[in-house]
Amino acid sequence: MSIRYNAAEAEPRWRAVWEREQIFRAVERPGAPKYYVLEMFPYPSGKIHIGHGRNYVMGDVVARFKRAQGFNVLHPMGWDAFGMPAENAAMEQKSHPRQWTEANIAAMKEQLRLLGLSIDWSREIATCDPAYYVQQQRIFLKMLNSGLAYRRESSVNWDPVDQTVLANEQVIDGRGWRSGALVETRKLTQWFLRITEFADELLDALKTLDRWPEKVRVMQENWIGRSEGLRFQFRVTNAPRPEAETIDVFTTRPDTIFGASFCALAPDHPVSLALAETDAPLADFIAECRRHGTSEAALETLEKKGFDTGLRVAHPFEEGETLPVYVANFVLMGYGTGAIFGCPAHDQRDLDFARKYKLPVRPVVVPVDVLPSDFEVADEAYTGDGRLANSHFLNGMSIAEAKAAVADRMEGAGIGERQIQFRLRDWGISRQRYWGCPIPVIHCEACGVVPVPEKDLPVRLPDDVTFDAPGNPLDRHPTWKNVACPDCGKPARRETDTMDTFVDSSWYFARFCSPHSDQIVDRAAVDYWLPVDQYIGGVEHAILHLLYARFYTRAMQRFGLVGEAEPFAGLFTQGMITHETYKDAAGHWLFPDEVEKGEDGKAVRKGTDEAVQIGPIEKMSKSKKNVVPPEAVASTYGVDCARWFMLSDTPPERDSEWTQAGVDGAWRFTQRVFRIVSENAADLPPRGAVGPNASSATALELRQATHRAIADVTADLEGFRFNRAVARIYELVNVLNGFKPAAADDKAALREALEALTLLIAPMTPHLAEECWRILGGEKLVALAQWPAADPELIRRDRVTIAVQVNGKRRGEIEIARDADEETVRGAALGLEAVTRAIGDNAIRKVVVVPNRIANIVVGEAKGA
RNA sequence: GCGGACGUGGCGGAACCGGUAGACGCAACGGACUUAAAAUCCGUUUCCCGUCAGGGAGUGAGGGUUCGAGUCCCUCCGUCCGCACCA
Repeated sequence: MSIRYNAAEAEPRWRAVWEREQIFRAVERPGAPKYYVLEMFPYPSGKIHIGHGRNYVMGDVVARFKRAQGFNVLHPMGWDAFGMPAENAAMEQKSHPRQWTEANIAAMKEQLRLLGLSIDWSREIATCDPAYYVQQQRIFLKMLNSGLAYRRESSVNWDPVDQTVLANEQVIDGRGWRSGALVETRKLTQWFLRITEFADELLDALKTLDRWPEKVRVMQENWIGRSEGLRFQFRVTNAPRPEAETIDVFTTRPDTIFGASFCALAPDHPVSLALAETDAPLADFIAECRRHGTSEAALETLEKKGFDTGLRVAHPFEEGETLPVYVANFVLMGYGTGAIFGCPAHDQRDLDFARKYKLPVRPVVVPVDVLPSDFEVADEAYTGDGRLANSHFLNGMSIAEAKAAVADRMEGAGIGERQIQFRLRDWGISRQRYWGCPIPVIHCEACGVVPVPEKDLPVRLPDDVTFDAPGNPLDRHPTWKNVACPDCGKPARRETDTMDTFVDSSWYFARFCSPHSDQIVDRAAVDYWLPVDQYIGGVEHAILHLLYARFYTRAMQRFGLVGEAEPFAGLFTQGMITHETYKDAAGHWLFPDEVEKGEDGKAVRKGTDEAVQIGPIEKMSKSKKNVVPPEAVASTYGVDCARWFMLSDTPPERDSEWTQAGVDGAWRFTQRVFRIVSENAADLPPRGAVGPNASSATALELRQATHRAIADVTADLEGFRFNRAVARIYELVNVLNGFKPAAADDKAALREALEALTLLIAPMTPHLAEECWRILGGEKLVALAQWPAADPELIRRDRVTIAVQVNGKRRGEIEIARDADEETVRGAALGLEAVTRAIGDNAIRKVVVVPNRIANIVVGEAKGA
């Protein structure tokens, strides 16, 4: 009869023990090496599915591994609890955002506990808790005082029917997602945080983040987008009104000035707007541009369109030459000056535009090996290197020389200056929504913007709000909105915008260090724990969240709140879990557990013969119902099985598909480990009684396998290669499976191997490991046990197998002493029959020997030929 | 459109620094055990030709560098992520 591991019984039992012993509670121990592991905290959207779990399981493996290595580990969890879904639920289900959110948090917390995560729950925080957001309001006020927070006008997507601002994702084909109304661009006065003040620093410090993925650093670098260029002024020759007498442009290619054939203004450029006042067709064109929303992707994929304003500007160097001025839909007001000059020959966008409006295309940069007279630009702009041509005083110069020459002249003439421009814009944080952190200011007609005094903090969200009317409930809340001015006492009104939820997540990692402090943070605690040693989350946050957090940490450093400028020393971006999708005949999505698959791979609705269509494999999401709840796996297979499966096979940074076959495989593994341990346990020498010895060949082999596994798994966990660690453990288990102890030495070696196996799986399948540890007679808990060390003597291999190639093609292999000299390898290689056959009559030209790796015999044509 | 990544057997993937491609898992097939099934154990499994021996091809496509390329370079194709009010 086989021995079964009853996960459903064992797992809750061990979780109760961990909880009772409070072994995951983090306490600052000055002098002890610390390790702060953090997964990006979840938005409490409802129930979690197994797809959310991967992130936390990876973090938990790191936390448990580092704890075993002797680090004082901080592994906290909290809730990114403000955001739009709570308000959408309020509108659709008549639930209050707070109740909806709190219920979700309670449900999700239970689910996370089920996963067996080694989290210090005493540090739990929720961003919608006034105890959290009061500190966030304090930080905001510090920013306001220091000039890092300010107000200005900016454009938003406006839904005229719902009377609300729309997120870019809520604008679908230019229409509001709920109302279907055509979206307008509207100007609102909004709060901004001056992230651009740190642009250079945020860029430079990327170099120091050597434990971040290269791709994330590159993305941030491009996002910040530092470029050196020239800002200069065009004089308008036929200005109809005073505000249109000059046009300022910014360019990174001043060298191409003689190839300029037009100027283009952003639709909301002040000159465009001024001209539109007396030009109805232009006003219509601008209105049309505004219907395309504010997203960069939408603007850039649009067909390039322009409107000729009739204005002409003088070319700065060509006497008498003028260029037309267009308003163009692809020019962004938010970048540079909101106006450009177009050089079609050397910029693809400008070229498309010029072809459409039949503007001249004059090449001014010519590749060095081409004659200027032969060089033409057809459908593709030339952006490569070359020499200047058709450019008067620039002719013959390199691009760099020409850029400098133009800049010098413009600066000399007082019409331009060199400028460093960033793509990065200041961060607009105003949201016209209820469920967010209130911005703690009061607007007074007499005193202006007045910060809410410290004694009145926090500005709490009122609970008595309704969502039955369009717009922001705070804006129509009479008693909350209307207050006395703290300065002059006259009637004033509260700021009704709330903060972007990205603000909430920009400093929570610091709050976790002292989650119950009545200060923003406790300086001693942040000094001990920060930076986060390992941060784990999805790549989708590679730019915004991580950049905002880096900015906030710098701001907090400026205020003396923290000592570090960089919040995350190590970053890992994990992939999503995917699953097949299913639809019934009517086209409705089905949950995987509503579907049954037959032998032929065809699917039917469970318990019926109704055909189910199997759709593509996609990211697990509630909307497509391709989700698996953790409870379902836990109750039948155990969460360790789910954890093991999530770590197996697929590299952690890649998307991984959840399949029943994979779960079955993981389940077999957990059973197998348990069986090997329990079948052998009784027959082993007592723990610690006999030191492992290697006098028998079988014992030595097992010990070598054990120690290689220890070394490899340690390196793989260290390097975030969980799938490889899993493979190495399978290898050890395969060895153990066939191992029949004979001599006493074998049994001691077997004990060593089983204990090592238990310790190695402990970070990944912690409940199973506790059970095995108990069976093996281990003291205390495996969660508190020390990580095993590999003995270098047992890892070394004395003989190596090296491949022998003839002209790069493998013809055989030789087994030879490690580090054998070249002559020996050469002799052995040439002695192989297959090798001599492959050489045949050819002359040996050279033999390449790479020690312990390969021998390659290079042969030429036949001897004497 | 711009920016970033990825592409290896039937499937997920491994391959450290340019050095035996396919570790490990899944699936499939064959066998053992069993009254039978499940579970378990043993074996085979990149493809093509071949009974074997052996030979040939092969890491999205095409080219290049090298004694040697999955790995480096160029061009192309495909898939995925981000683009500032989703989190």
